[in-house]
Amino acid sequence: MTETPDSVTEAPETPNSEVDCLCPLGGVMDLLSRRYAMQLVCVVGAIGPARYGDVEAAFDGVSSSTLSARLDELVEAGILAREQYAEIPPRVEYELTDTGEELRDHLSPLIRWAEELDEGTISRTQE
Amino acid sequence: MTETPDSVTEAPETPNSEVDCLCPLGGVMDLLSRRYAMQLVCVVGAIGPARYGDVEAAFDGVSSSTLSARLDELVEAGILAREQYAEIPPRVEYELTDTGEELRDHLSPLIRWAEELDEGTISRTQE
DNA sequence: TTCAATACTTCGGACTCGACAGTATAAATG
DNA sequence: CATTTATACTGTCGAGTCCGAAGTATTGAA
Repeated sequence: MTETPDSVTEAPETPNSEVDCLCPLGGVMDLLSRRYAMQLVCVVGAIGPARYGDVEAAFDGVSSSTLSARLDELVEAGILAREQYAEIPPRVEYELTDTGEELRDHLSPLIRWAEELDEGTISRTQE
Repeated sequence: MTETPDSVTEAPETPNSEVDCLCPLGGVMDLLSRRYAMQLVCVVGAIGPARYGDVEAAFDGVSSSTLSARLDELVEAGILAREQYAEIPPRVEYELTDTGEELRDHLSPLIRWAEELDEGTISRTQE
């Protein structure tokens, strides 16, 4: 299985009965566990309707192939909406769906916390 | 660069000045973007002091090499604490550090939201 | 005619992951 | 005494994923 989220229909069926509130293995969490996925939701949410080039520039260092793949997956999952305009040169805009907005609301506190933690961590080679 | 979080010292230096609250690319978010990382924080938090075997059983399908790597990274990042007892057979217990607890607090709403979303998504093969 | 602009693909190689077998130790079992 | 059992991993190899760079398509501008 190549994990392309064509259909998000992988019920984990409670892998173990000892723990109840562990995270689902298939589905949205798997999507979000891929590189730049969470950041992408943040960026698109922050920019508003964001063009592909804007997103690429915001990241500064992501390969276009990976970015493209991530974008597709997020659209497929119903988190991002893609609107393409019939112009030359082409124009495509991404923005959060309602579901995407919800996700961003849940993601924001995590992001802010991570930023603060990273700032405080100067060098941690020694324990 | 192989991204091993030996030292979390990759300052992104504000990749783009147009967006301010986008997510950091290096650091904790990168660690959490790896497979099972977020789930691992949840599981260890739920079980309490968790032995390696408990964690492995809770996931039901993770390879031991990957699980081991993730565990090491999380320990290295100061999110998990590892305690090893000099017994035979060996016993090792993992639990969340204070930082790890904070992370779990920020992760929980996301997880719950994801679970609900996955439940509602029956089949989405058609757009 | 060539260049510019945009939103991606395609490609080869590097990196990461999964499955499975193996390691070390000592107590319990036969 | 030899074998099994239990735990927490590590090693290996093939498959899957990600990266950087170059290429594609289109049409107006120079």
